[in-house]
Amino acid sequence: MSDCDACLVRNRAICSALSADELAVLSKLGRKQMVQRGQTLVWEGDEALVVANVISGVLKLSVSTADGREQIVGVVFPSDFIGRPFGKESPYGVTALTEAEVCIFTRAAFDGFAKGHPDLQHKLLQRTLDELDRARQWMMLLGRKTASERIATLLLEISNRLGSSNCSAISPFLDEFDLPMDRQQMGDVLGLTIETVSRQLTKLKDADMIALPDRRRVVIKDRRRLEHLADAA
Amino acid sequence: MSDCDACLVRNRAICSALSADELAVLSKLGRKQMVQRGQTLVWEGDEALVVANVISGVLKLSVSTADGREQIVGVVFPSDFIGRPFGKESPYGVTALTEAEVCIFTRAAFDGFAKGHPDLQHKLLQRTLDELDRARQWMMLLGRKTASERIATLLLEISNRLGSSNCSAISPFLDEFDLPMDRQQMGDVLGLTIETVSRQLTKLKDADMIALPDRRRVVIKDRRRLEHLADAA
DNA sequence: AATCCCTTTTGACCTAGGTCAATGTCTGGC
DNA sequence: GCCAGACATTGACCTAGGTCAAAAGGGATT
Repeated sequence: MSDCDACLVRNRAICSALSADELAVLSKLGRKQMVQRGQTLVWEGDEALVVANVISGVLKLSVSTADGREQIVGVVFPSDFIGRPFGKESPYGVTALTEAEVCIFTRAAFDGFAKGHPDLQHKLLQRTLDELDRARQWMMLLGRKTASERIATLLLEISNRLGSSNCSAISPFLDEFDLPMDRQQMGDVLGLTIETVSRQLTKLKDADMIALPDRRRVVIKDRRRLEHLADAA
Repeated sequence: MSDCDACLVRNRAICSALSADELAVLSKLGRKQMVQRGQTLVWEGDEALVVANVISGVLKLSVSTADGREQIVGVVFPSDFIGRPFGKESPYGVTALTEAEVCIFTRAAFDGFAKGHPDLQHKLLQRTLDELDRARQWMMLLGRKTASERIATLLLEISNRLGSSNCSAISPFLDEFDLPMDRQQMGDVLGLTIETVSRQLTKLKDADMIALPDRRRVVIKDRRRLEHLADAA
């Protein structure tokens, strides 16, 4: 791999646990790779042969049933880690929602390296614990929130994740952004149909909480009210 | 703490990463504690001051909204680990579903010990990754499965978890067991109401897939068919 | 064995969100 | 600038599961 020093996520990805020397070793094991929108990096049920860091772009983790229902079980942003180190097949597929750049390793090589680097494993543990907390918050959303609460939560979550993954942003919150997914995919994250997503978005627009200048763009016009709705009060 | 050697979960809990000497040190930091059914060990939103191993019994992890909706985001069985090591407040409460025995540590003491024991952190990482996979499977259930599919999945999951946490069982599957929760709590795990849980259970009974000798007891009479239903085919 | 209390089941009805079917509206290719 | 095809919105209707209310068990206590 070329140049970790210049890496956009050097200080936020798990690599931040490593010294320059260690990083030099790890970088020889992996390579940078572009992933086109819609391209699948890992298939659901396949043996998990690779792990990766996300450098840019957004990817989905998704599960589907025999009869074609799909649920997106995670959305991965720059500096996030992808994959299932230490054995097992991947219980979900990984697919790019936008064009993305990842820093990819074979699982075998990564596992071997991680074995000798407790600091890396520690970072990975913290990241996995955070991811688990996020998954559990989402279980509350899927189990108990109404459609409009779900939409409000998703918009705020994306705003926050994009805001904190994009270092250039000075403000902690991003009040205007492009959705990294289409309406169907929003439905797949939220456990709703595309029609319900669309209807609820127009409701939020009519209530002046958001504006929708075009298909992808969202402007948060009243964050306070949106947060109140999302928190299911 | 008294006697780790005699501990029922010695070989399955994260402690299995430790040598006898290390274990002796760790055991001085913690203590065994009984938890009564309904007793809360950690409150949602409180600073996470303790972590613990479950020795016996079953506990729930739950989140609730301002207006009182509750979602159970995890169910914890013997040998499982409870808590959020390395900082942060607990985003969920921990409450005993049955009388339980836990081996409890202050987070500060545990964190300090873990820092010097990479093998322990490795075990914890694997456990957390497994837990994350389970949480994601549950997101699929909550987002996309029907009521009867959810019930079938829950019964099988409990059967498997109880089966593998109970060493005495020779068979890999447990076809008869006591539910560690009441109907309301089943609803809270599944994102359903108590009435729907009850109705779907009687449907499964009428279809001869299960029997319900009393409130708590479940007999799986046709595992094949139940699995087929659970897999949402 | 009668009483109380709590959990569960059952029934009747309602509604949020799903389904099906048009109708609009971007976007990229020519 | 026009067209094709994909995406998004809107409308009309339907249904799985929620809500509300009543009845039926099941344990404990007397």
